[in-house]
Amino acid sequence: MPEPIRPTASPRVPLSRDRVLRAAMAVADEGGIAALTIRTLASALGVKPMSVYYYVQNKDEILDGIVDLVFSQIELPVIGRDWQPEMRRRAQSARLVLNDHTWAIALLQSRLNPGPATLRHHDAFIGTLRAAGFSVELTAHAFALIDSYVYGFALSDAALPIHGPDSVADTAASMMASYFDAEEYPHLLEFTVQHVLRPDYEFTAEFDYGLDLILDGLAKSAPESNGERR
Amino acid sequence: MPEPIRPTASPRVPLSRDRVLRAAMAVADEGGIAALTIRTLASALGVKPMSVYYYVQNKDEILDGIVDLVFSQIELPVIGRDWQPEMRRRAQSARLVLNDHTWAIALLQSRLNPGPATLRHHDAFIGTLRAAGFSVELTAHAFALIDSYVYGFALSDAALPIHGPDSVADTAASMMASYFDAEEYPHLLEFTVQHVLRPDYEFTAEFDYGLDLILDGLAKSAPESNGERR
DNA sequence: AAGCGTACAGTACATTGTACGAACCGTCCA
DNA sequence: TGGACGGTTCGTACAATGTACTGTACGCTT
Repeated sequence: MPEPIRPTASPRVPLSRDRVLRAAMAVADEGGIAALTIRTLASALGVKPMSVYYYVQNKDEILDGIVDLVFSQIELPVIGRDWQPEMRRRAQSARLVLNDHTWAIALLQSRLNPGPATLRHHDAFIGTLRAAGFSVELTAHAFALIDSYVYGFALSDAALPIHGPDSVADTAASMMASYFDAEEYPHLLEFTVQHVLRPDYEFTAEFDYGLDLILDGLAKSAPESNGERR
Repeated sequence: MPEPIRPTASPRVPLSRDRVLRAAMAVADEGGIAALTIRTLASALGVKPMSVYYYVQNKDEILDGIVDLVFSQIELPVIGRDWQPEMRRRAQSARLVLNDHTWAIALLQSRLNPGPATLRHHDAFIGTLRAAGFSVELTAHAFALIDSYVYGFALSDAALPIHGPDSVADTAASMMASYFDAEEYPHLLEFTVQHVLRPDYEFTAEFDYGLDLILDGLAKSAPESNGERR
């Protein structure tokens, strides 16, 4: 008889919706969102494809689920504390998390069903500003502005062809070779040579500049920061 | 014999790479990026699936192509003019264009091969700031900041479940019904009721607030705006 | 022991991208 | 006139994917 092999004494932890989602996230982290198929997911879990459908209605639910998992990793701002450092901390955390799971950025757009972690996140964000005395209107402004910047930065960052250890210079040089031959893009060329090709260039360092500018700008419209309202 | 039907005397304009890309864009506009398959595209062009492969290598090349088509629709800033109005105009144009082709936002991330329109766009952007006396470093800051905001805003906007004529109130109400039962998200609830549910609420109106804040912030570090440097 | 619900697996099918080669069709030389 | 040729389009086929439908093993209650 074919004995049911127990590989290295694993206690055969049973499947669960949570395990399915975590495995899905791991697969996407490893090979990108395109690598996340029901079959790869099932094999990562050590089961057959159709078994995951016992815990999930369809693949869309998996995508919704892992987006919410990503949100759950973002540090929440603490309601009641000074809004500016809290906003900065959560923005930086969000950037780091989205950097670790770049596939999530594109999903943000298509997934319209926020999960509990996403709602908690938004609630803390809004709550922090309201507790700091922001009006509803100003809170709306800040929400749209900060979130757009954070998501957009993560999007731009992920879209840069300079990730992994392949030298930036290589990439840029090949770009130049293919596109800049006719010097049709003089300013882009100058910019690339004088800035992007610098050995210490790091796009992510740009993040803080914009974040500070935005928070400073909001501070001018914000109430006094020492907790007193009106 | 089966006569070859010529539908309404069309002069049988021949296929071309350009027609393929334009048709692909039209299909994506109509049914979303998921509706863009080789078969739907071919049928929109009135040919058989494999015929489009004479003009493109593979589907990825189509995706790269339509992203570049989108960029070609964005109004370019004019190098030499006052940077601030030019930046504002191109940012607003970009927002409108991305709003008309929301599928392009997610593609921005995955498409790493910029086309000529994209490069022209970046060149004009950088050139406008450099001509206004911006240093390379400040140009880099402005580029990252403005582009992140524009893309991020388009992303956030597209992610809102309030598009089409379905009333905002309906959507928000159903959200509340499903999520806010236990009043687990009090601030989000208050925000939704007091702001999002307002009949005249328009998320897109938030765009100008953030854009102005960003441009104002940059202006403080920019050289004098009357074209004189140093 | 009988029955049953939970958790997984097997099989099958429609849809997708695309490789490969054949078929069409106008143009040019004989 | 005819035949060769090269550029364009099509037919067929296959592997990968999501998932519907059905089957089955195993623990628990009665």
